[in-house]
Order: sequence, then structure tokens, then C-alpha cells
Amino acid sequence: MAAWQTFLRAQSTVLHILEQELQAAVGLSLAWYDVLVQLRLARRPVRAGELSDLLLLSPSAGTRLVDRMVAKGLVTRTPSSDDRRVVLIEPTDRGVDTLRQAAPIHVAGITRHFTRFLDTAQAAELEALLGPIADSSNH
Amino acid sequence: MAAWQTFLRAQSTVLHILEQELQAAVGLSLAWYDVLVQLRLARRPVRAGELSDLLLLSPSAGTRLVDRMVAKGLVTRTPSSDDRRVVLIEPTDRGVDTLRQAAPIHVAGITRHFTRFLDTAQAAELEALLGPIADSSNH
DNA sequence: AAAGATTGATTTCTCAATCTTT
DNA sequence: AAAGATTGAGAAATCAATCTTT
Repeated sequence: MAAWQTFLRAQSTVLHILEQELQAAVGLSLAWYDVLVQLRLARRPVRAGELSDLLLLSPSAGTRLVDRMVAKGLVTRTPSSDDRRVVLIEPTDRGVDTLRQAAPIHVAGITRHFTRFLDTAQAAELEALLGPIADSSNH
Repeated sequence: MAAWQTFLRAQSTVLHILEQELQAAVGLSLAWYDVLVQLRLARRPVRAGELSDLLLLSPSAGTRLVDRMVAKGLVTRTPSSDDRRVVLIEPTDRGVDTLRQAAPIHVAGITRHFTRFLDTAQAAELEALLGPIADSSNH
């Protein structure tokens, strides 16, 4: 139970700091950053529902988030020509550029506030401990 | 970096499930539950600002949260007689009772979705890994 | 003036209901 | 009818500004 509380507090603490640092440096929220990262990792247009899943958000939260990013010119939304129920999301050039600016800052933040406290073996250990928990949603 | 992502996903996953289970069983959100727990642990009236800190919330978020819980009759808000800038929060009898109903369900949930994946040594290990990170906000 | 707390405005997430396409 | 996505309405968190007491 102590482990559970430490787990909660550690994540809340680090996320708050990272959010503020990224916001201050590039004017980007963590949520927006995650969208750009996921689109970059996919290396192809991503379906709206798929994106929501990747971000651990509800479908409607995904829609709103994309709304705001489209308005800021960071991503585009295009109906699929295969199946017109489907909407495909892609980063714009400006989106890719924004990610390029944000990534080193964010990675440095993670290093400073998270990785810094773990050597390689400990990071592996942590991942091994939490991996099964992270995957346990599937039922 | 993989450890970081697993860390994020594990917490998000488990929190979503626990929230839903507690909501379904007792109609209580995790935020409300945490308020009642903190007041219970304190065993005395808690200052508004202190409560916000304990909950890892901003002062204003703490005020709103207490607003809603006062409206539902779960806690009371009383100006301190020592220093009338200070507001003291206490659970009502009904609040204490609600906590009594919720606690076993929530603890069972933590066991089922978190502790279940860790033996005693692993829980200690996890706490040791994350403890320094949780405490690192102080500077 | 500073400390403690609250309020106003804004942002964001969620559920249920709806719209479009298959 | 079912799948995919969006919209309306409501809940909750945050910052900056404000109010009260010290």
C-alpha cells in the first residue's frame, strides 16, 4: 500500500513539472506533445479512434484534442477514401517542426526528473515490475 | 525511456479501472475518496491549504472539491477560531460512514489491479525506486 | 503588506445522444 | 443494424485576480 501511494505521488510530481517545463519552453502541453509523438512513431496517417487509444483517451476527448490542434495548424484531419467513416490524422510540416523543437526539451526533462534517479539496471527493473500492470487492462 | 512510458501507462490503466469500480460500487470518485482518507488519517480538522497539498491539488481545486462534498453532506467547513483566515475541514458522520463502505472495495481493487502483480520484495523494490522521485519536487 | 482562501474565466475530459457511412 | 466519429451538456482542474484577516 505504501508502494501504491509512492507510485501515485511520483507520477503526479514528475508530470506536473514536465508539463510546466514544456509549456514554458515551447508553449506545448504534454497532451499535444503526445499527439505529435504518436503520429511520428506511426509514420503514416492514423485513424481518429486509434489515436485516442494510443493516447489513453476517450474517443470524444481525442476529437476535441485534434480540433484544437487543427485550429493551431499542427495536424490535419482527412476522411479516408477507402472508408469514409474513417478520419485520418497527420501532422503538418509545422507540427513536425514543433515536435522537433519540443523533443529535446522534453527528453531532457524526463532525464532530469525521472531517469536521473535510476541507473540502467534500475530502469530495467522498474519496467519489469510495471510492465505486467500496464498490460493488465486487456480483460 | 521505455521505463518512463510503462510507468505512465501502468498508472493510467489502473487509475481508470479503480475509478470506475469505486464509482459503480459506492458512487464515489477517487478524488472524493482521497479527501475522506486524508481527513481520516489526520484524525483532526485539516486546514484547507493543507488538504490541497495532501491531495496534490492546487488551492482552488481543493476549494471546489470541498464545495461539492459540503453540498453532499460528506464534510464540513468551519472558520478557525484561532485565526479566522484559516478554514478547517472535517468529515461528517455520513462522510465517515461513506469511507467505511468505500475502503474495503477500494483496497480490494488496489490488490486486484496492482498489488496482485507484486510480491512483498517487489513492492519494497518498487517503493525504493520511486521514493526518491516522489520526493524530488522539493526544489 | 503578507497569508489564507475563494471566485471568475478558461481549458479539458467524459458520458450519452447523434450523425454518417457501411 | 453496426462501426466510426463527432456534438451537447456537465464535471473538474488551473491560473490570475480578489476578498478577508493578520
